[in-house]
Amino acid sequence: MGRQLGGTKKTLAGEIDKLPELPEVETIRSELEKLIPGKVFSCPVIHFPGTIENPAPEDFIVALEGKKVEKVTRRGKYLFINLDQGILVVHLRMTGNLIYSSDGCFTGERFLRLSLPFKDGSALHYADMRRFGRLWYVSSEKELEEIVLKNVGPDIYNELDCEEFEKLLTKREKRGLKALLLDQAFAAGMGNIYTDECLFRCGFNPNRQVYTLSKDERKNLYRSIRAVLEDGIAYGGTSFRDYRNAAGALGDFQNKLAVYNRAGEKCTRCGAEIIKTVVAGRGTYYCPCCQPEPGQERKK
DNA sequence: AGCACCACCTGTGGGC
DNA sequence: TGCCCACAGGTGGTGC
Repeated sequence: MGRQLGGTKKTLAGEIDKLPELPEVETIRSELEKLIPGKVFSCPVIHFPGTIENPAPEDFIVALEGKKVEKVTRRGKYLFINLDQGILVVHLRMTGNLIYSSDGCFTGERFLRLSLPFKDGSALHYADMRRFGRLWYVSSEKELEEIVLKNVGPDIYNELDCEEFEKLLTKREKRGLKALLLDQAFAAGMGNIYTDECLFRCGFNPNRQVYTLSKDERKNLYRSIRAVLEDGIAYGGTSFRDYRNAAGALGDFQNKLAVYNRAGEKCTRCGAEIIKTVVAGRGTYYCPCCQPEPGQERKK
């Protein structure tokens, strides 16, 4: 086969399923925002109790029933369905999938973990092959911070300007760039794929440490993060498909990837061979020429 | 403080 | 052909 598409595979009912990083979660958020505000939850059906992180599954059911959706928001990869009382939180982790169904039906039974029907007959279904994803119900903003977002920093796309970003960097001068960008406590939203793409765009080796970056390079890092996320949002999943009308245009950011999953292929900028290593415990792709090892920057 | 490593899961790809 | 195992990545926990 050709190169494995970045985190893309066919799953339920032949739909394309992308790994949910910030742009995918943002896409889901903006589509859900058009679909569910004003709807009232009826009784949830839990197919796999481990999916419910808080409160206990039986209390989750009681808490959600009768609550009305007001808006859909996000921080990093956490999706918030704000209710007239409390907040429903969703984290898709690796293989989670939220599926809206206007008639409430869902036929891909295999990985269905939770069904959230609305009183009007439509429903939101949560499917998750690997069961890593989690949902929470919290009764207040205070609980949200204490129970869910205790170790989650500001949203790297919506809640940080360049100045604030640089200020956060000064508190992490000793950290490696890739490990830092993946650290959701530093700033929330970057995943493995977008981190590699971002570091390629600014030409920084994943192992380079913050303190080696000049003022200009820090601004460049910020700009590259924004650019790669903007591109991801622009290309990633242009449609949150109604399960009964799975006809939306499909996002195509995989084909824009410059380094991720391209080990052995030629760098699009210089033609050198893309390398794969492990950094911060993750498969890491970079161009050894465009992103020279720390200390070798001048040998370009 | 910062990082390595593991666990949680399950489908897939490559090696033999 | 078919079995086996390493691997994939987000988060949280442990331990150095």
